[in-house]
Amino acid sequence: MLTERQLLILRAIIDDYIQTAQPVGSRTLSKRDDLSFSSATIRNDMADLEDMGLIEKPHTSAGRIPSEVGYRYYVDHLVEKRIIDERETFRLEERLKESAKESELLIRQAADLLSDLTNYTTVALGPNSQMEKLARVDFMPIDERRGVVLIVTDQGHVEHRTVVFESRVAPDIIEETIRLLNDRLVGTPLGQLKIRIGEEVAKLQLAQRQQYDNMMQLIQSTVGIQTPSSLYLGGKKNIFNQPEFQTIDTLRPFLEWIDEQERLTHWLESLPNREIYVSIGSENGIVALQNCSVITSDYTLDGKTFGTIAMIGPTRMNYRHGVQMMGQIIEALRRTKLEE
Amino acid sequence: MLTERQLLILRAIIDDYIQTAQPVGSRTLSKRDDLSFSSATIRNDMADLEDMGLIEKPHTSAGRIPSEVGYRYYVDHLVEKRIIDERETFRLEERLKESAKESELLIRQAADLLSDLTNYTTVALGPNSQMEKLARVDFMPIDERRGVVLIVTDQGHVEHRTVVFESRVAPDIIEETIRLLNDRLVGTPLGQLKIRIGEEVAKLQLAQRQQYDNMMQLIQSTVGIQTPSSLYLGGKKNIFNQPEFQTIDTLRPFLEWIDEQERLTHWLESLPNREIYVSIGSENGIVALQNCSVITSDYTLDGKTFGTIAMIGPTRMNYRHGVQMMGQIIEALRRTKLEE
DNA sequence: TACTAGCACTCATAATTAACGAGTGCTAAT
DNA sequence: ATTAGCACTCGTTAATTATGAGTGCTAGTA
Repeated sequence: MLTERQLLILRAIIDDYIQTAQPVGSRTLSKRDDLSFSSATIRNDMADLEDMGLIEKPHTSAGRIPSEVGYRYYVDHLVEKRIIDERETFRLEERLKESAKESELLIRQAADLLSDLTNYTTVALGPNSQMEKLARVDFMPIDERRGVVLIVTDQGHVEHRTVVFESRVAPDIIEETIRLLNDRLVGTPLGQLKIRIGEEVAKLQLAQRQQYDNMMQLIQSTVGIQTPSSLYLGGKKNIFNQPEFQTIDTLRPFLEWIDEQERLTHWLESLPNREIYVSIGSENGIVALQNCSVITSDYTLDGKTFGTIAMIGPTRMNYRHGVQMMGQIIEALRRTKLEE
Repeated sequence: MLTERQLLILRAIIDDYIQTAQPVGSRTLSKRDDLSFSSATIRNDMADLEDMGLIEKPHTSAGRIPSEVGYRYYVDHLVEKRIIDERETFRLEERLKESAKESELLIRQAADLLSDLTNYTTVALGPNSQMEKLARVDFMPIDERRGVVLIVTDQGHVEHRTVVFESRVAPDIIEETIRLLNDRLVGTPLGQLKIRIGEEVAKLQLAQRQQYDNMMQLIQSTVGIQTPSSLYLGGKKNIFNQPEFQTIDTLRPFLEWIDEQERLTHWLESLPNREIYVSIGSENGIVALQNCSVITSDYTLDGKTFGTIAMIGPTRMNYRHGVQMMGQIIEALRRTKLEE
């Protein structure tokens, strides 16, 4: 159990260290207005805090820095989540509205806003389109041997793909195939189209059909349509300003990791569904991020669950500000409606 | 005028420096098999080369390093362009074929191959779709108030966009508008759609029409379709292995510059149209790339002019290998046909 | 004349040492 | 329970010294 004063000291150490990135000494602390004790008294308490594992010293004659356990305590006990500053939220809403025409834009804007607000790097992931259901398939001929397949999802997303046939295709064959696809696949989540069509085709014994090759080509093209995951990175260059990332050895793993879109997407998707979650230092289990903390949150848009947004900074990040800004932005997003 | 031996020495210095990134001394050179002169003799020639501005010394007691003028001489006189190794080119063709289904993929693959081959960073730009001409506009309804506009270009590119109308739209109004767009805009380069439609709409005096708002909405959506420039970056992390980019001060400008897609695209587009062009050090005029050299080339695909590809490395780059690999890849691309 | 051996000189780099000072832990006094 | 005082630690910085790779120049040789 921490005494009142120890709590004050812990808090002061972390606040100070967050700002300066330098170990904090007892004398520095005793000069603060909110700590009217002598440096010796503070030293005693610091020794206790160190015994409890909340702070540590880089070496004998340096001040103390918070340990991961210390940050954890700080975040759990001393950071208030969900304090909404109405004026600020309103301002964010206004900025978001400018981009409310397309969800892509909105995601970018949210990520950019959050990184501007905090000076950390942000990653935002849009809705997982693999879960959206097929609402409609259509086809539009370009010339005798080419055309465009279109798919529309229940969320109103559209994707297309050009198909090139081996030979000339009769319009009625195309029409029939499209009808078939609509009959059999509407309502199927995009992620399962390929599996689903296997079953259906097997049932139908299409092999006997005229123009089997062309039909199959059309079908394969349709189920092979890629829905790009809408991932957006904001404020990547902020990392260059962090004192703990001033050497190649620390910078390189971070940059290489963040540039790997695929992995980043999987990571975001694998995060537990929560409102605002803080992962401190090595807690995240990613080697490249062992000196980083991450604040993540799922967000909703116009009430509907939409995606995930994350903020990545050094372990010595400003948790209070970060958590608050994250709260603001997801609240602003919640209140924003897509224009459609 | 350079003597035979001075040429040999210049070449040896550059070859050596390219490999080691260390200033080259006279004794080191005299130990080479192809330079059977005493170090003193070499020193004399080095002094001459320095007077001519081809090499320089970082400080009195170091060896020599090539100057930008020296590299220029080397590239212009000692690097053979267009030496095609048929077997290697064939191998590249094979690898490219795997991705010949879509031009996007092909561009990625070409950039990746080139960066794997050279260990430098590559940037590839696809065709400038602003120059492609509109071949066709079409519309597909989703529900009463929404639908998808499609445009097809003369190169077979397809783009789409969702349109949301203010109110219910009669199918014949849509049909008419689409017909109008096709009549008036087919053949117009995508980059000029907006200007063009202004003129046409003015002529037509649509204002009197029923459902004017919805028609305009459809028209605006169509001409507002963005054609994403297909830019692809390969081997970005190669830069981390270059000894001249081991400090934040050199690394940061490079990474910040390369991450700015927009600027990168403009830069590539602004390059002079040539087959293989080498820009050495500060020649490129870009501050962030003042210590980089760039090998650029336009490339053709299946005979048609297609885009630009660039290779970026430190000024101390392996020009011979770089130029040769660039030659191979554009030759391989020239021989590749898109599957359509 | 063209080349080479030899030598004094230069200067970045690495290693060593010394001075500094921020910070600590402990003890004794209040 | 708190604080003043003091000896001690140890990372950082500056100053000093060696080291050696490389140079330019001169004088000698083929």
